[in-house]
This record gives sequence, C-alpha cells and structure tokens, in this order.
Amino acid sequence: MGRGKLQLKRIENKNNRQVTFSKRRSGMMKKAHELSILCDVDLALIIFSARGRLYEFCGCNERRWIRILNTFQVEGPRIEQLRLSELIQLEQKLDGMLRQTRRRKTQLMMEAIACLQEKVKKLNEQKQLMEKMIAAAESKDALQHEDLVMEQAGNNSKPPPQNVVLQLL
Amino acid sequence: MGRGKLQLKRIENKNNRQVTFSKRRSGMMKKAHELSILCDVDLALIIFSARGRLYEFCGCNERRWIRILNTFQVEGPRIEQLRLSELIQLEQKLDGMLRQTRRRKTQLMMEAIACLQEKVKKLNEQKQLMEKMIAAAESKDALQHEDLVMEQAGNNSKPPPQNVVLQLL
DNA sequence: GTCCCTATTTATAAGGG
DNA sequence: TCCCTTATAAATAGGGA
Repeated sequence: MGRGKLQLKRIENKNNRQVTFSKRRSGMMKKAHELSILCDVDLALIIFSARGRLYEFCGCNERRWIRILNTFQVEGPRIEQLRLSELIQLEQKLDGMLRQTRRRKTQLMMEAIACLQEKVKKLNEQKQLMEKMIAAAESKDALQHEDLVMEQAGNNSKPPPQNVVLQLL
Repeated sequence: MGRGKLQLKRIENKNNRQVTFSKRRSGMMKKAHELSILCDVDLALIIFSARGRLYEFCGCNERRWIRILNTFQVEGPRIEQLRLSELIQLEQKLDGMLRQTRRRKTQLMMEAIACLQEKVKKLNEQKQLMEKMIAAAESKDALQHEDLVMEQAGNNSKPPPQNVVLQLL
C-alpha cells in the first residue's frame, strides 16, 4: 500500500523502519480490535519494539491469558532449546507465578471451607430446633387425633427427622 | 473495506461472521508476518476461534515466548480475579512447566560441572608436567649460566609456577 | 468451510512541516 | 517524533460456485 510497492524484506533505512513500524503497529492494533468485536473472538497481539523492551498489547483479559498459557506446550518454547541463563530466568518467573497462584488458591479454599462450616453449623441448629417442634407436634396430635395419627403413621413417621428438616429449608 | 461500509459491532449473521473471521484472520496473520520481517521485531498474534479451542499463532520462537511470559505480571492475569477452578488449572500448568524447566536446568548444570571438572583435571596434569619441565630447565640454567640466573631471579622466580602455566595455555 | 471476482473501503509509503 | 496530504497498493464485503 502506499506510493510504492513494498518488498518483503527488512527495511534498512532506520528512519523509514521506525515510521513503518509505528504505522503498521497501530494498523494491526486497530484490526485486532475490530476482529475481536466483529467476530466476537479472543485474541492477543503482542509486539516487542526492536530497541528497548517496550511491548504492545491488545484485547486480553485474565481468561485469555490462561488460554495463551495453554498454547505453551503446543507451540510455546521448547525447553530443550533454551540456554542456562534463560532457564534460570524462566524458572524464577514460573516459580513466582506458581507461589502467587497457590497462595490465592489456598485463600479461596479456606474461605470456602469456613463458609461451609458455618452453613453446616446453622443447619444443625435449625435441624435440632425443628426436631423438637416435630416431636412436640406429634405428641400433641397423639393426644387430640389418635385415629388420624394411626392412619398417617406410614407417611409422617417413617422418614427420619433430618430429611423432614432438610426438605423444609 | 469491501462493498459496504462496516459497523464496528458483532456481526450477527453466523455465516457472515465466520467468513469475515476467516478472511480477517488470514489478513492479520499476513500483516503480522510482514511487520516482523519489515521492521525486524518480535511479535505474537494469537487468535482463539469462538467455538472449539483452536488457536492461531504467528512468528514466535523460544526467546519470544519468554518475553511474552514476562508481560504476565504487567498486563497478564491478575491472579486475584481468577476463580478456584481456573486457579487449579493454572497451578497444574505452571507446576508442569516449572518441573520441566528445572529438570532441564539441572541437566545443563550437571553437564557444565562435569565438563569443567574434566578441564580442571587436564589442566592440573599439564601444570604438574610443566612444573617439572621448569624445575629441570632451572637446574640446567643454574649449571650453565649461573650469572644470568642471578640477574633474572626477580623476573622469573617471583610468580608462582601456576601462573606461568596458566599464561602459557 | 473455501475459492474466485470485483467494487469499494482502508491502509499506508513518501514527503513536507 | 507526530501530524497532514495524496497517490497507490492492499484488504475485504458481498455474492456466486
């Protein structure tokens, strides 16, 4: 595109290269954004500028990063190809992420456990309370309608009290 | 581009959406490739198709993946935002990668150590050999040029034999 | 899905400030 | 470096097979 036709090879003029980088980078970012909206897909575009260690980034949330991580073993770095210094760097990175992940996981699980314990406790209290109520109601029925109690015994007395309580909640 | 002007919103017609996805995806891949060549930069373009778990990928080698990993803490998933099931998945992924990395690191280090030990052994052998040669040469000099030996004593005798040997190799 | 075609819209190379 | 302009090269929507 543009005034001249483009050869697919490294642009040697430093200034032109920088200008082209800037233009095409923003062009790609725009297209990436359009694609994600138009077609409703997840995508990531990551560009490292040649000098410096700046990078660009587009359209990724937490979930997408996980998916990107999942591409690692398929298309990602073949560990065998890395040098020792790179392995050490990678190890530190992974170790840090893993620690962070485990800390958060532990935290969530502890919260979930505490929450469930609380629920169990409350339910047990309610259960005991209702068992008493049922027992009271039955003894009352026994006094006022002895005949009915005899008829419905198969329905009301068979299921253990817990079930009655649970169904009520 | 094309016959009609495009609205930046999800394409509702499923067929059109799929066609557009396919066209634009290949267009972006091409542009990504061009950018990496023309401007000599590292970049990654990762696209997840809406259905299925297919992904596309472009222009990343081992080194680039490491750089991508490095963007994690800056722009990557905020661990705090993930759900328990995602954390577990992430943990397994990281754990596997970390094991693999450490295994390879250990392997490389062991190789390096063995290699260096070998070198040290050889050097020590050479050192001992040359110490003997030097000792022999000195005693020979002492017999033939007692005066010269006396003059050069400050230069030749001061440095310990090891240094002499190391400089020779 | 894919490939081809063509009218149009976009992207962008080159150049100047 | 960024912004503007303009001529041109590319990308692509819509449609057909």
